[in-house]
Amino acid sequence: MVRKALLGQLSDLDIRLLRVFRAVVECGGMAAAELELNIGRSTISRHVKDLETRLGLTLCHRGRGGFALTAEGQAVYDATLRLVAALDGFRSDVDDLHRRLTGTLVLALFDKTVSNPASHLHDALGAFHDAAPDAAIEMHVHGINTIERGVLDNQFQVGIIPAHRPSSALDYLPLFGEHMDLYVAPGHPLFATGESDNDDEAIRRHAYAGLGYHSPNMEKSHAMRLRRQATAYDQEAVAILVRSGRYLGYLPDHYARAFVERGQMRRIDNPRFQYDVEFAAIVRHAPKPSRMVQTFLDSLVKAHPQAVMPG
Amino acid sequence: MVRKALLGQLSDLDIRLLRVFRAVVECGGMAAAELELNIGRSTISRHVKDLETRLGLTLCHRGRGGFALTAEGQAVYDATLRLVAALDGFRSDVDDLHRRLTGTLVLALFDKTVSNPASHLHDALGAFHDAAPDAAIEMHVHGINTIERGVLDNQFQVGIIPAHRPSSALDYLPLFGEHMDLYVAPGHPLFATGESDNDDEAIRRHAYAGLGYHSPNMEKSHAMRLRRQATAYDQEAVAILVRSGRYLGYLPDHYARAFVERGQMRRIDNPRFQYDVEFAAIVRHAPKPSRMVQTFLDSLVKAHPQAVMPG
DNA sequence: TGCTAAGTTTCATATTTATGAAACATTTGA
DNA sequence: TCAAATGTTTCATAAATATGAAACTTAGCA
Repeated sequence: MVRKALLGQLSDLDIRLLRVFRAVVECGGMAAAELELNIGRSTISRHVKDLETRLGLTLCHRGRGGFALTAEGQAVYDATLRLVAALDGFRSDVDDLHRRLTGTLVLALFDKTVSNPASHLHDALGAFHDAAPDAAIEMHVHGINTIERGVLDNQFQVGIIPAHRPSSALDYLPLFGEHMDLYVAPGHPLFATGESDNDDEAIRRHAYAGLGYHSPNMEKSHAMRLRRQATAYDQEAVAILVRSGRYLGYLPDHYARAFVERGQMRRIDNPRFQYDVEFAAIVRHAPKPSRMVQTFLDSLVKAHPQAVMPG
Repeated sequence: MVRKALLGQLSDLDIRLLRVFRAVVECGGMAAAELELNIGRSTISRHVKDLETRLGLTLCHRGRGGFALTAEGQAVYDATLRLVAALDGFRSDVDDLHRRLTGTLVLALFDKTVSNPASHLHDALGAFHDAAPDAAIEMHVHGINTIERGVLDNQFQVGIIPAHRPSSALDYLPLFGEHMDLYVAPGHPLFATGESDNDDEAIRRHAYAGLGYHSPNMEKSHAMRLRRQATAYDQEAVAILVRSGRYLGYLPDHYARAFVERGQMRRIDNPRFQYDVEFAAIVRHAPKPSRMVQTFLDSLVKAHPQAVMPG
């Protein structure tokens, strides 16, 4: 039976075709997929056609009239996502093997910490290098959720994030603090004068730009009932939104200082609207960190003597 | 970085190498894997070598001295099993799509039912064909566990098995009965005379050949405290064991009749040791069967009017 | 010590796959 | 109605992959 013979060939060679198909679906057509895949439309067309032949299914209707998945195409697309996830899982497993073998420290940290005077991360890395000169270091910058997920998934061995809602699957190591204040920029009604800084209701009246994921930023803005009208997923984006003169927003003092010195931002001097963040290193609770990772954690602690060890 | 470039290529082409590697591991070396893979040892050697190069890992030690996985090799082997399972899952999904699309009835049944006069399965299939002439039929014969698992996994749409321990994930449709008796063959001490058939202890004194998986056979033999000294996984194997003249064993009367008529077996005439089995069609509880499958189930019911519908 | 078994490496060949160019088909929108 | 956009098919070429044969290496066993 021809179908079975063709299906028998599936999986060793057709994954590339499946990846092409997935790109076509996600781009909504072959023309757009050309940019994504960086191969010609005729090649893409042939790959999708070949995949249809191999699977014995019509996956989509496409042409000048537009692109639409068939019901079978949708099912194959869904199955492809699961398969690609498994492939990524395999790759991740092998990556992890390598890290364990080659002694690579994989670190993910939150953005905009380099300018924080309380952060001695650079000292910790220096000490770690002295302790383990042969170890390689891989450093990533991501948002809080990505870092947490990545630590849990073994993509990162250590994460450094502003501590917020804790998870029992993670261990936290407090490191340094960060002071957060509300800022405004020229063009904002509150910029010109400081008289209303102490007027809580006046502050609440204005549009606020805040982070769109769970974080100390979100917690505080909810607590202070600030009216979020712009959502950002990066502090750089918050800074840009503040700079627009239409929003107030929280920024770390050390980060905002450069803007203040240039007259590009002004701090809202109201102690009720300020908050402090504690940055912590996170590792998976189980399995316990390797010796190399523990060496780095020790370096972190030594570099931040003021931090309070948790109970 | 070379490693990343190579790893980037992983998964579209290397799966065949991973399959080869898996076969080598499971065969305990390349020589034995030749038979399994049906390719030459030099090709196998090169594939494993290529895989090691691509992954940047030494997977095994092999040669005249023997075969042994490294720790990394074991991890890659484990990861490969997960990957292959995902590939099989994909294929299974596509297969299921096909069945839904082409109107294929996929049926799995227990062996040795064709000779049972109470079974009107052939009539049901005829009626089904009349009702759905374009539907294709795929028929499998397996043991009870395989059928149950296959129905749950969507490999089979309908299973027909002797009902035993029920599962809430399955719906049961009683169809027909089967009478089971103990049999012995020439050469067995109980074959020559029937006087001791009614002597329960005499029967228990003899070695018994029974099925090695949960089934009415296992339930009854446990209840009657028969001493199982040979384990089979198919009734044909039980028949062979009985024919050896060393064991008594349960067989369906309709199946054993041919042997009895040839003087090759004798029934143990003891009502306490007899039992009846009820065959039932099983389908997954959810999702509900398709119209085509329901059509077949209706045909089954019409073909077995004596069966009792469950409460 | 020498033979055998298991595995490695190189060479040559065949097959498969990928790709862009060019020409064509269909549908939509101006 | 015609041009443009999207996709299809064929051709020619290049690259990648798979394979067995042959020669070689290493280790174990008689």
